[in-house]
Amino acid sequence: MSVRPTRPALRERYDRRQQQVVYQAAKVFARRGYDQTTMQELAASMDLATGALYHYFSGKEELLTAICDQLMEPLLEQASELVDSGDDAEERLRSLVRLWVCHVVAHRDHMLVFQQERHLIESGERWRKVRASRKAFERLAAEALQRARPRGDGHLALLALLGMVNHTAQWYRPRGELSPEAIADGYVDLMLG
Amino acid sequence: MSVRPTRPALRERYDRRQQQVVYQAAKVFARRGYDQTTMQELAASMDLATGALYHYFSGKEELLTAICDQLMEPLLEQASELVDSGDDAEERLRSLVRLWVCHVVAHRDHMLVFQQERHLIESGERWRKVRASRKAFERLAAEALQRARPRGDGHLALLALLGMVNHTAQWYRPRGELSPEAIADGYVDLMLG
DNA sequence: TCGAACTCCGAATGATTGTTCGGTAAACTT
DNA sequence: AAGTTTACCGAACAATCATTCGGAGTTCGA
Repeated sequence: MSVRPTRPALRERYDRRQQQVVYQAAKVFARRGYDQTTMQELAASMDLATGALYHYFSGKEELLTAICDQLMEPLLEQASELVDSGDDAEERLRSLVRLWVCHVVAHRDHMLVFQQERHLIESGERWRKVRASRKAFERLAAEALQRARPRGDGHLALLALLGMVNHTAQWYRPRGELSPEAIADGYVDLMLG
Repeated sequence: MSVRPTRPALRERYDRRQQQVVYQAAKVFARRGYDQTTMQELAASMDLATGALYHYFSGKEELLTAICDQLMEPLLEQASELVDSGDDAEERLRSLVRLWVCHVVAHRDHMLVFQQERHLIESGERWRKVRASRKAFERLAAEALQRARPRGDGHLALLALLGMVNHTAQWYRPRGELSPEAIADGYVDLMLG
């Protein structure tokens, strides 16, 4: 069972290692799939013994929770800050979409796992918080979109925007010609005609 | 091992039952996930014994292949026919997107499974045909989009369109207020400004 | 430097589950 | 109606894999 050190001096190292495990797990889960990846494979990919993983997480599913939290929490936090900025509606939308796309491509593996395991996340008490974060973010996006684009079907437009941005994780490659910002601007241009 | 009847009179029943199994598998896989669904669960959901599934499919993975084939083949076929129609560029794009959205919502479960198991499909000899179908359809969509929208970043626009249409499977509900055609038109309107 | 806390090891285990297979009843053919 | 093929049963098997746990080496605090 995972136990965080009581000694303050050791917590930092523990937390750092824990984050590393999450990132590696996201990487491997994204490529091989969550269920197809065995704990022994995952451990081996970090040069760890199987049991070592349980020093940081109480089980496989908690690893998945950590991946989703690591994905949603910073996004929601940064997005909330943006909303308070004083730009005009279009600029606020553009800023939000840029932040969003940047976040998606910076956490591509997290996103792919998140999407792959959608059916798990959609139901079950365990995922309540993750669902709430996603919902909250979608609300922010809906608001920004509505203000920048008062006419037309706001509902469908939001769903379309969600689709294109989230889909970015599936094709974006760091060596590609388009920067995250350029991609975001392209999306916003589509939304605003 | 699955053995298709040699007697012609029995093939029809066999094929029909096989299709039923595929549809049920898509339904259950979409909700519970491919790996989380056991063959015994799947069989039970059809009031069948476990072994009966192997009368129609040689294994679990072949079931997944069948789901993907059942999804992609008719779509590609119908889309290919559309391309030859004589409408002008915008109408052809609209027809294609309508067909596409209708197909996605009519095969929602298939789509969800297809997306969930993307990591499996992306690699492995077994999935070559499925990947080829998807690629071919995307090429048709790219062409239709390019003709209807000669200016702007065609590449990004295609990716955006792919994203929003495929994402439709994740939120569409039959009882919703928007018809598949209305959704498709909304998407096309976004693409054409 | 000593003891406690920490990090990790890796074999064993217990549960799960895809697949097999011998058998039974029904359907079809002639 | 006898014989053959088809459809399905469901218990058993073999393999996989998440998790446990006793211990060994290391780091920290005093």
